[in-house]
Amino acid sequence: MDTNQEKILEKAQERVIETLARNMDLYGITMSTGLLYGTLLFQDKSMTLDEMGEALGMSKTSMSTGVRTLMDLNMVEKIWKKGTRKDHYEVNLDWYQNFIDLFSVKWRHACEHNVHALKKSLQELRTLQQTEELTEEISERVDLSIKRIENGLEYYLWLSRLIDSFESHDIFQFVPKKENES
Amino acid sequence: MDTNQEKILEKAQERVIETLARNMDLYGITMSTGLLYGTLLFQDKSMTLDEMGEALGMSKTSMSTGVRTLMDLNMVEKIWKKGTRKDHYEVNLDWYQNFIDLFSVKWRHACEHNVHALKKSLQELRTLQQTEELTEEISERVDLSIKRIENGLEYYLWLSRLIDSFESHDIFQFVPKKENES
DNA sequence: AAGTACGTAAAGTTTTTTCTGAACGCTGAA
DNA sequence: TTCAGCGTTCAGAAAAAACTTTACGTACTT
Repeated sequence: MDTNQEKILEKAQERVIETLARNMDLYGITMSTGLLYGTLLFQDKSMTLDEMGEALGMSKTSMSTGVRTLMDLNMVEKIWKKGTRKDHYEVNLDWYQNFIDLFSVKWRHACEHNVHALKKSLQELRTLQQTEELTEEISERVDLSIKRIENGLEYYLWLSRLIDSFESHDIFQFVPKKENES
Repeated sequence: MDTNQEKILEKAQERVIETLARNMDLYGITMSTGLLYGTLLFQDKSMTLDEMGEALGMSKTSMSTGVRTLMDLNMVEKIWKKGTRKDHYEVNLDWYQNFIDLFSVKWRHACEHNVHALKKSLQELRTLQQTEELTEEISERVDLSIKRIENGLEYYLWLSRLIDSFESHDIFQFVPKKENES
């Protein structure tokens, strides 16, 4: 039964697609966009926006925004096809790199913002602590705040180094891509 | 000016609180819950739900759910105070551990789900491939799907090992907590 | 046992996000 | 130049999430 075989195949694909999509909120990706990614994943050809809309039963507009989200994370690439005016897209199959790009894009960004705010406030508080005569009560609160901020700063500097090790791929020295590899 | 000093202090705190909160969507944490975390961070005493609601100008119910979210991620702990019937909460100050717990709770969970789905579909497809007579067209699609799934599986097993290295704290051998530490 | 204080569940409201359909601008073809 | 096909912007509709109010169950107090 040809149809039966196809059903098995598609069911197997759909399970994967749906599961992956459901867990992609960790990447800040919405479920529908996750489904789009999954759909592209099992395509041996690149897809156009119309084909995606067809496959998911959604509007072309949604496909456009979804595909852009995925491109921002380097999970999908635009492909040049001569002879057609439509844009073609296909998945970037290097999941390791996807993971790394995610961290680069999102976590690095947050990390920098946080470090900046922490440093700025830390400096203000240190100045306050040194230049002004503080009541004991205020002084204690300032001290505590400084301690908390220094504590957080230390962590974010660590996180930054961790992200460095992802970006440089040094992490693979520590956690190799394949388990039993020399 | 006592009031002026307090203003400087509070502004410094608020900058940190707001920045941290804003970037906590990476942890799957809503901004208000992030603000709650930040508020607790600069408290040298534990807080009750009522105090939190007071501090943030929000309902006690919201504080209840917010604090639960933070507890699920081990970012906040419930403290026993004798003499009062109210629950008291305070932040867990070990940010490294917070980060690790986040990965344990969320990423590990997603990882396991995905591995499970990938393995199940992989097995189905391998069975299909071996036991049935397939048309060439179907056979190719099955082969491609298997390749994609194996590829993803390899990545998730790596991710799983990465998370292991967080949970076991081995990661700190590779990326030390403090930069210039022997 | 009755009353009070507390945390949380449930239902409803408001706000935010996601999705769609229409309209626009651009590019290549006739 | 005009027209058709494409991706995207924009405004509005639908769906989801966050927040609040009300109500409930439990545990301590009297």
